[in-house]
Amino acid sequence: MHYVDVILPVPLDGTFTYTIDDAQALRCGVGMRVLVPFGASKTYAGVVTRVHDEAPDLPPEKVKGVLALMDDTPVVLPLQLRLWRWIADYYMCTLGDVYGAALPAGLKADSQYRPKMETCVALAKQFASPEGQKVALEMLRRSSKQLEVYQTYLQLAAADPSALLTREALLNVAHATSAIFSNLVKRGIFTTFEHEVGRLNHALEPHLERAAQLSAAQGDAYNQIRMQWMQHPVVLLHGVTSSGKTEVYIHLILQALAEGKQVLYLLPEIALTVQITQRLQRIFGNRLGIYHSRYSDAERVEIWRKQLSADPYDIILGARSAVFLPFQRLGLVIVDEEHENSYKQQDPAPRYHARSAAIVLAHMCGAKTLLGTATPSAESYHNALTGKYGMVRLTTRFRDVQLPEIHVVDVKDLRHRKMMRGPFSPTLLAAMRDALSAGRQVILFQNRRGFAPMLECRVCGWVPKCKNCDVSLTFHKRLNLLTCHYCGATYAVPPICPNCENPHISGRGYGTENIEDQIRDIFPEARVARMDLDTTHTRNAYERLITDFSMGKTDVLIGTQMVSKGLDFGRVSVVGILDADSMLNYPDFRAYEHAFMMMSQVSGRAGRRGDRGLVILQTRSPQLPVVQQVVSNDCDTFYHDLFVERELFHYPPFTHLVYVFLRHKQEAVVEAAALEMGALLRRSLADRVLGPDKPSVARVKQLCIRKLVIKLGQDVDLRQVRLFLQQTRQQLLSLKSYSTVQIFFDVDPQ
DNA sequence: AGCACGCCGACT
DNA sequence: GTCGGCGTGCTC
Repeated sequence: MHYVDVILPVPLDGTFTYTIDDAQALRCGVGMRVLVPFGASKTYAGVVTRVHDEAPDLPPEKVKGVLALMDDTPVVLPLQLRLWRWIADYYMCTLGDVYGAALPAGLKADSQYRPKMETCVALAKQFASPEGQKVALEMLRRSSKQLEVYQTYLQLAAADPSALLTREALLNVAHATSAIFSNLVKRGIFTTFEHEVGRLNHALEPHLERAAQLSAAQGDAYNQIRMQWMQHPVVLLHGVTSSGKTEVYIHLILQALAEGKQVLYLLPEIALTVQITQRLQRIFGNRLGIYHSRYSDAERVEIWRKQLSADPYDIILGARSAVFLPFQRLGLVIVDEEHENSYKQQDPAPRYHARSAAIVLAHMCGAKTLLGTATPSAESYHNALTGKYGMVRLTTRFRDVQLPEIHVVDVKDLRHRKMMRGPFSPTLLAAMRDALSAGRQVILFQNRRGFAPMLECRVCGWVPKCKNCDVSLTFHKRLNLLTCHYCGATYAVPPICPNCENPHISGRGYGTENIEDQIRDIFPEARVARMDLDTTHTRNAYERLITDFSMGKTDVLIGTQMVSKGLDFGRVSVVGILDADSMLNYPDFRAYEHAFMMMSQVSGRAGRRGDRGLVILQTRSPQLPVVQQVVSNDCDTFYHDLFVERELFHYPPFTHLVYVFLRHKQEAVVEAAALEMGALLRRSLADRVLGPDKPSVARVKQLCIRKLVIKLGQDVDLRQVRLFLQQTRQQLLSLKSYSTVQIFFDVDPQ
């Protein structure tokens, strides 16, 4: 008897074994998909990890059979399966979770992939001859619209007899509707047939544009990177904002291509704009494939299949999930904006970090990795300082644009002296006025969307809260709704306080909506746009906001952290950071790191050739060293201070963190389970276990949450700890009272 | 995670 | 007498 072990897209440990008949076993191989029954009524596409003759340790009647073989060549390559296993093991999730994230939905479904079809037009045989055409003309004598379509068809067919003519194209040229066309089909003059077309863009020729020459500084960086790669498989490129890192990447890509290698170029989802994709497309043409969530699933399936084919893209530009694409001869991995925490997948498992996964992938392929950023993550910077990674610095801005001047404004003092105009200091308003009258642009950064982060009854202090989550609701003025930013629930705005029946409910704090309104008031002539999650919901809205701003159709761009993400704008002379404290006071050990990065990144948007940009940084704590380090762009001191503190308090990069989350509907159950989990963990890990604690948002989507923190230093074997954690989880779940508690791990949390 | 089985409350 | 609530257990 033959068997296959398969991975199924379910959050269950291990693989499942099915029987397979002799003929199928002969054709079946690792990485192919098989259709299998699962449970009472489900069928899934399972990925084969092994074909063998060993009966599983189960009563034989429990072993079901494979329903069908879905592929005749592997869809997942052996190397990728190795990466899947690494992720499942390191991030403590199931292989099924990884499978779920790795394959585009079109390859996971039990339905077969459907190619994209076009309806094409042909003349019916009997009307193809000259006599037939006369008959057709006679038939259409009284139907002018149909005659027009018919004659257009003849013209187009005569112009290019070998080309297929689609119905859509014909109707477009003839300015006709499909009703007219269907009459022609009904009368037997035209016939239609379906033609398969690819979804990929083949239109661009390669090498449409030559790569720009590198500047002296860029050329040095390029050479240094290649030198460092001889000793270190991973090199960190620490280049100030606007130093032209992309240009260096382009030359490294060209080099890799010349060596016949493939390249993976990762960017955070949000930074994958038309700006960068078009720039690379102009140089690499149809050798470049783009892979991210704004592409339809069918497109992603086609890219996946193309990468398996004999003619794959040489370069993949993609977001996080592009690390899962099949590569046949990967030689270079670039992780741009490597500090971005969106590389770490947060909620559904697998909670993996794409930077780490990319490094592991590169290692498996014998490829080199380049991490690029203006503000390195603590982890990468530490790895570079300790010699684990190579490091190359690029300290001059491209075309000698100066770094901006950063002016710190003490909001506390100004508020005291009643000089603040809402969230704006006089300094900021004056700088904006100057910039706008000089025809320059302004970016305002406020890391809260909506109008007001919370509403409050001015009489009794009542605050509207979400009924599913333990958070106050954000007021959205445009929608006139209160929304929960955790579960998405919306509520009507109460006309009176439900607690004291007073009508005096007002907003506290400023969101981007509110900032937008006030700026429109203060600068009525300025063209203002807002960029946050609410204004970028559709596929095009985000691109349009960026294009309008970069083309100068907008004067003031107000936004959340989105405005800091690697965008190049030429005419920005003022950047306002409205409320640095919201970042500095964030309840997380990474608050300063994030604040430093975010402020440095957004500041980097200011300035252009021959014109030094100005950043107005508003804060209540101007004396904080972090603020001073942002001002002087003093990375080294910032990281030095950060590392002293992190080492002292046993935080990354000096220890590994694992968070253990427990979730349950009932507070009492999750509380007891968390205490029990803590006790079990401490048996082996002792004081490396902290908590359990209530996280700052202790209930989300009706589930109460508890969190344990585990700090693992150099003295422990991480493999063993992971095993122990999994066992402890199983142990707790096997207790009847805790069997419905959700327990999961977040390894290297962001 | 789904999904079925199974054992107790409010309806025709 | 049934419909349906979600607790419990299983999935090759």
